Amino acid sequence: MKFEAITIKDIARALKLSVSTVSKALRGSHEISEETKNNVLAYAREHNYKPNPIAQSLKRGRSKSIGVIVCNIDNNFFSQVINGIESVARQKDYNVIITQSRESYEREVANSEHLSSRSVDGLIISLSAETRNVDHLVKLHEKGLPIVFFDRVTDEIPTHMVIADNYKGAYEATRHLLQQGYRRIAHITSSGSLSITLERLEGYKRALKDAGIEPDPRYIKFCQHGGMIPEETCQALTEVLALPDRPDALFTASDRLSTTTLSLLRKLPVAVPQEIGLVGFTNSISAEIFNPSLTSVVQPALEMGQIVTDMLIQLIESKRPVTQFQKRVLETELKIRDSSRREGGADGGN
Amino acid sequence: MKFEAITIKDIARALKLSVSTVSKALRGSHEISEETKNNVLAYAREHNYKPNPIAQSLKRGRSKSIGVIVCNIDNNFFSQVINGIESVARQKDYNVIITQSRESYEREVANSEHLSSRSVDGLIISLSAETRNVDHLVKLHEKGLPIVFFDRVTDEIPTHMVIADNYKGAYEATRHLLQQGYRRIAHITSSGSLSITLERLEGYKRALKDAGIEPDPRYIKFCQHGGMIPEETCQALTEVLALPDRPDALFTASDRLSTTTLSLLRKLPVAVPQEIGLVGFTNSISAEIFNPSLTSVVQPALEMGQIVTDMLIQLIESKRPVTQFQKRVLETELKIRDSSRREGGADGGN
DNA sequence: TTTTTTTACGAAAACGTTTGCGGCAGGGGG
DNA sequence: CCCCCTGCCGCAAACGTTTTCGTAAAAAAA
Repeated sequence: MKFEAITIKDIARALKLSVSTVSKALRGSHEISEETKNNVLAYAREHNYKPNPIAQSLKRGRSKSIGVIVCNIDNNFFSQVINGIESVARQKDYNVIITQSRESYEREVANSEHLSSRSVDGLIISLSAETRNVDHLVKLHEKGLPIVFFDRVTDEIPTHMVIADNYKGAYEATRHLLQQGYRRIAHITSSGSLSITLERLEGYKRALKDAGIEPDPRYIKFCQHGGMIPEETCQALTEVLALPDRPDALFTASDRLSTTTLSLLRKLPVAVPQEIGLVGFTNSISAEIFNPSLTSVVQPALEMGQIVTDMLIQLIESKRPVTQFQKRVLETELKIRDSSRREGGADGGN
Repeated sequence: MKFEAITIKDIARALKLSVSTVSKALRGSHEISEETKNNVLAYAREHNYKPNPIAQSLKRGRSKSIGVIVCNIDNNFFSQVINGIESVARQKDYNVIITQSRESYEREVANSEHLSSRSVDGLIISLSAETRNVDHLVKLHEKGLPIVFFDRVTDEIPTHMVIADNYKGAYEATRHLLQQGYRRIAHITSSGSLSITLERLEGYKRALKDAGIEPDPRYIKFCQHGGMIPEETCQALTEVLALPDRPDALFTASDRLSTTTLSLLRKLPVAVPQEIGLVGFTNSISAEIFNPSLTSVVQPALEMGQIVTDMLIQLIESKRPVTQFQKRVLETELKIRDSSRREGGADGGN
């Protein structure tokens, strides 16, 4: 099967012009007479001429496409970010190629190399939970491939990045739990090698200290695979619940971790928020119909995608090497719902 | 900023060979001596040569990429399908370009044209709720672009397609509600122009008839925008609840419709499943932590994506025109949870 | 009129590949 | 000794564009 399209050559032949003339006419060059231009344009429109983007890419050395690597697409946070990326990219006529690392370092490396060899003009990436080493990205970056980061970032590559104010978000989440009267607040989080993990951990610790509570390392559980493996989350939860001083609240640091934890708590069963209060990081639009509805730190995911894409395109289209890099920090929002309402009971129904 | 890669020319120059020799050596041609081949391969590996896919595309007339149009990426059903698409595509070395119609006919048309002009080798599409006319796709298909459908399909284009057994899924869902003792079962569904809507509607009606109940058109509400506009769902729900014979159960026909409905019912509030039973179509992995946990028809989304991609690639790579088309129908699974358990009360906690 | 400038277009190279074909060796058969 | 075949390689065209440069003819200036 072949998909045949009309080319500049066809137009040239039909109008008895040269290819170069047609090309120039199509691009509105001043060195072509109005009459010829009109003829060409009319013929092109009539026959629905579309320039072959592959030929253009080859010629220009740019593909007008950008690669995206996220850990998972079926996660509201990332799909919302992608919505943002797509909207800006489309508007500036870039294609978006999406790949998933699934929190695997190996897949992240493979994807980044594959994308660069597919000649994307730039890369938007949020690191995988397994990633401890960004040499694969450094190498591409040094070869001249523009790269920008969002959410899970690294300082090892000098470039633009966008993150949420994870420190503040975590601080507010923890403080909220404290204000509700919870005291033994455990923290279930992602891999310790992730920037977001450290920032959220700091916010959590600071809030505890500000309330006169010394953070207890036994209350802090890392999940190396960021929740991709349910068993891991299950084990972390089991361990923390088995502690002599069983926590009376949990602060979970990522989307999947939060939903998995809630699910596990229900199965045990542990009453939320009575026995244990819960606050998560999540952008799930369904958080309010969870049982109980989930108090959560929500990130401006769409905006994050838009900003990071703007940054990348700026890098791509910049004439001269960019040396000033910005790190945008976006505000989060704490949505207070039932899972952390101690005196609550406002839970509708049954 | 430029991203410079090594080319065949560079290898040729370094090894004092011609480009054609290098090219043939790289592809293992028999007309090149073993020695030369080894030299070239060694040099290529050493300098990390990667063929420029854009040049290859131009030469071969194929881009090794496939376009996908879904209504929404932040919807577990579609993101799971995309997971399936991506896994097969990657394995066969195709790129995937994802676009969203957001249930808009206009965006669907624009996206399909944009993708074809970006010279994808084929198209995977699930129609938007607004789409009543598929001329834009017929046109592309007639020009030779391979197209396959999943989920929301059309008979107007002779090609492969994959769907779930919507009729049976809806039948079982409705029968389940009947078995639970519900009698006045309303149906909130998508646009009537969608294949899935009609099939699910038929299953719903048949189940009612088999139970000796005549379907009541007032109990059937269509949402033209497929739930993209919350107000629309809200109005449908309000109308159906205001009926003199208020329904005692709801069967919602799509992912977003189901979550929105559950959310609205909780706000009113209406007790689920006591006052009103609810069964939805959804692939949300969080359905079991909804309040109440949501009984749902779940589709084999991942498998659907894999199969449809296999079909497309088969079409793309087929030497001779394909004339035999298949329509795969996949089984759904009814996950029974609390939202439809009449004598239930097994709802954890509070 | 001659010279210069302007206008309008064409020729050709280039982007990185692939591929049909032609050619030059050397070896074997006649 | 000649011819042909085979093995190995290079030339050149092609994919569809863009862009530089050259060059006619027409218009303006001399």
